[in-house]
Amino acid sequence: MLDDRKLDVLKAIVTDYVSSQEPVGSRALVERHALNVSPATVRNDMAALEDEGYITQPHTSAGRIPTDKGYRLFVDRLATVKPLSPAEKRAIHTFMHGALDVDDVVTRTVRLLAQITHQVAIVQYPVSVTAILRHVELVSLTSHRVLLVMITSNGRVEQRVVELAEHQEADLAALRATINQAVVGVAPAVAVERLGALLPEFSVQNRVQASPVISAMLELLAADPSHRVVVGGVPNLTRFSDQFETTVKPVLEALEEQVVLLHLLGEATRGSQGDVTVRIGRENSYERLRSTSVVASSYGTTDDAWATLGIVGPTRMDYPSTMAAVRAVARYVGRFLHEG
Amino acid sequence: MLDDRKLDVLKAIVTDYVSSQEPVGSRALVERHALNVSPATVRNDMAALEDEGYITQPHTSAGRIPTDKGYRLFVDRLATVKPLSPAEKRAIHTFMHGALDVDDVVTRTVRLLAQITHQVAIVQYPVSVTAILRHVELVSLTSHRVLLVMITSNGRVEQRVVELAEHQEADLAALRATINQAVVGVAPAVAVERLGALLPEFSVQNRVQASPVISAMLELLAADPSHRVVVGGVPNLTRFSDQFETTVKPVLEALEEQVVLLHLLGEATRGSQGDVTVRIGRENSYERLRSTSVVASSYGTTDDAWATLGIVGPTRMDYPSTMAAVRAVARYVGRFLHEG
DNA sequence: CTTGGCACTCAGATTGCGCGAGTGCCAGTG
DNA sequence: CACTGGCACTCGCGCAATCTGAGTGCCAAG
Repeated sequence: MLDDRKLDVLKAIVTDYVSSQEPVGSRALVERHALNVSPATVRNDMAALEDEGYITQPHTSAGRIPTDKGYRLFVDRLATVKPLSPAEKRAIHTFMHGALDVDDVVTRTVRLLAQITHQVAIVQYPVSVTAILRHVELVSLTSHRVLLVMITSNGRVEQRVVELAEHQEADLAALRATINQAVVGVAPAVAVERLGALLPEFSVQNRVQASPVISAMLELLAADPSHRVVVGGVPNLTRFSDQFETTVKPVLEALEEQVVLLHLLGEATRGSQGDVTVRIGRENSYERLRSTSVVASSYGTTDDAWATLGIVGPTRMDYPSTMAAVRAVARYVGRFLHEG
Repeated sequence: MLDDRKLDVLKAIVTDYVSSQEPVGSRALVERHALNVSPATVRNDMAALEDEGYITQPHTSAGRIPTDKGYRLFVDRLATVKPLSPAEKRAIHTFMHGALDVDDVVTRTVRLLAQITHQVAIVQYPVSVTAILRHVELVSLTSHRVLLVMITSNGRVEQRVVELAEHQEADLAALRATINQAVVGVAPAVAVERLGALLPEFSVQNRVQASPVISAMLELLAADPSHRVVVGGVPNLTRFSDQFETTVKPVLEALEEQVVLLHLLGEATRGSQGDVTVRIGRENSYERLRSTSVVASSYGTTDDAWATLGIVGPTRMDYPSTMAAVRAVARYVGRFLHEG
């Protein structure tokens, strides 16, 4: 049904449309690409492509633009990987050089992604599969309040204020020692069990204080830090000030909702270990983003830190470059987290 | 020069223009406001107001719109406080109810502000003037890395990874004890001095490990946490999709730069203890935001937690409502932080 | 000082028109 | 049978001309 030339034509249409932002006609196509056929022939191919739903006409006397289905075919079978420019490679190194803790890495990554893709970047906090608890600290704030701090081996620090009955410094010290003895050196999942087993061991008197602290710890352990995302490069949206209603507005709304972002990233990378995934237009389940695309990738390794990152932009985007950039950043950050 | 009626006219112009978004003419003015004079009279007043620079004509045959100077006069002398609606008061309570730590308060505040002003909200992290150091923790990550955690009495936790020469757990314990003995219970400013005096006391051998830790602490203490800001309500910008170049784009760009935001807030609240401040158009030093206004207020008390919050929007905004909302939120959050 | 009247201005909407990019179809050709 | 040149047709877009009316400034009268 679709011979090689028709595919070439589709590829040419996508390429030209993405760079010019305007419907592309048969003559322009043969002029700018070495198709070695006449415009008339291209027109026949276009008619076929349109019948199959890969391209469409905005109005009768205009050129063609790709449909979501057209982009999909392009991404799946026609796009060739475009290597990163030296400048982009340099950017990756300069941006990430000297990053210390996880917060820093995430912040830098989101800026980096935004800069080289010229899109809105989203990075999910990595969750460390191999992390173990290093230390639990209890600090008295007032006579009725204690600050609970949990430190894990990958450099994450989680905190929570706990309301408590009147307590003495000595009580805290004992509680701290007991808890640390139980959970330091074990994985979060194991810590949950240990803590559950711990409570009955306290005397009734001490249990009044231990109980709220332990439930707070359980909550912190359950509250997966990878549920947090960071966003950057929002001003890149201004490049699409035409398409305000279809791109700028919906994306701004989506960015405000962490849940939506997590859903988008998760949906995009589901099932595709490690490689770049693209969701085009209506393929995104989030209604408002049906005229935008998400390019995402997981990063890190399954037995180490693992999370996803990606970008959001109009369906009309330069997929080869964007995919290459997302892949490169994901790999680099993955390695960086693993080694550093 | 400006009699009462001229001021009434200016007030009417500002009010109508803000609500209609269109230049307002003399006839519309007398119809919608009880000025008790004819359009011709109003025209004379308008001519005077224009001579003085309070209003201007976009083009010859159009109505008048206020200038920055006109808004300034309106805000200073003409605006009457518009009390919050019951719904808004309810919103304040529901949003803030149940907030626990500082992070949570800031996050909720920014959402709240965005919701009731319908503008982009900015909240600076509060810095506690009376805060004292509660605890310093050192946690071994690898043989060459240590996680430094500083906990202050107001519930803030600051962390930093420190690169270190090879170390033993015992070394760390000693170092931890020494540092805690020196700084726990004192204010950050005092801690800086104590730490400076501490270094010479270490043996040459121990100094290799103490030195990087102490400099990291000094950096953390110097890095004022109030330098962090949180932003929300960005989608509210979509209401101004006309004015894309003058409002949406510059604001998005400013939001990406924490430094700019801090500067804006600081500039706006400088010298005006506790009350709402308005900076209109060109009064803002940041070049790109010369056609937007900032409504800001400090919150908290000088001897307690203290910081600023505010909103950014087009100069053409409903100042009475916005100012009332910013003031109410600032006061509520201030009290909330104080009481706990 | 206020007001009604009046001439004047000019931005924005409306209309009409020609251009040209682009198409679909068809008959001719290798 | 695939490709091509030719041709008639469509129709969005840009441009100029026109019209409308909101709004103004000024003036003379109350």
